Amino acid sequence: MEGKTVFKMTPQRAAILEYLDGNTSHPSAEDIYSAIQKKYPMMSFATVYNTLEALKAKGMLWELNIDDQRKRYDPNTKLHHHLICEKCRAVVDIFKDFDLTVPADIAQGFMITGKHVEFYGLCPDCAKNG
Amino acid sequence: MEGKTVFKMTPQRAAILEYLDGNTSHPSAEDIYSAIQKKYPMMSFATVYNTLEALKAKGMLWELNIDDQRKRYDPNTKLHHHLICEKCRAVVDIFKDFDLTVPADIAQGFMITGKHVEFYGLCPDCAKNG
DNA sequence: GTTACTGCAAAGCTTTTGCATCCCT
DNA sequence: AGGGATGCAAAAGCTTTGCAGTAAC
Repeated sequence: MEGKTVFKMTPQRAAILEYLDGNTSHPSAEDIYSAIQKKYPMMSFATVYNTLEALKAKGMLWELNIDDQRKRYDPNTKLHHHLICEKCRAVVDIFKDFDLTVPADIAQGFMITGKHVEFYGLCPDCAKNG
Repeated sequence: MEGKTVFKMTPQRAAILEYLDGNTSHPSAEDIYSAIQKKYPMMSFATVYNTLEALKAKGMLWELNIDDQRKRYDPNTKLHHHLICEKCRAVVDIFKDFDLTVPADIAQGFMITGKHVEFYGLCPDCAKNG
């Protein structure tokens, strides 16, 4: 009656899914749009955002707030963390389950559902060139 | 000769600093602007952003990417982490130094300069009411 | 006296939305 | 057939910028 809706597969969505599958570049909506537009010129931003929203709602996609400028998307929804280059904004996955707990006095009454570790630094290229 | 510029104190900046001092609400630029405008109607957004930028450059302020919608600012620049309510976006500080290291194979050549842990969940109020 | 800061308004970007049409299922 | 999805374009937010005037040092 409510909440659940069907996810209709369309050529546009298939293209987005194909682009995201196994993609570890943590693309922005713009990245996704322009990558797909090369192959499928008939593709609008509204569709990209619509699809990302639908995938997010189904838990098939993470929306990352690791970039100052724009949202980035991660098709890998297995628990993992990130290492971010502060210069070029490259993002590297870290698959390691850090054992972290919130101090009890702070956790009081808070229902904790997730965690995410961000490491910042300079990637090899940026460390070398700047 | 380059880079370093003076930080001129102005009434507007004093008001912003006063508002931020000891503030743990992790306000957005809008929050800061409207709070200060009550006392000092002559205050523009440009000045808020200008001042935040200057403080950030001096390392007196953190810009946080913990909110989907807008940047949040934290006047406490001692290493700490955050617990974020996914519903009302409240942010609680966690002063604990988690001992975290990036797996060696990933850290290769990366110059790591910082880390930040985010815990997600529902704050007591939101857990209760919805 | 310099140099930086201020306010205003316009512009820039990213993201969202309204709507008529289209097409999966 | 019907409920989603699409494309387009406009709008909405947040943040940045240009500029002339002003004030801190």
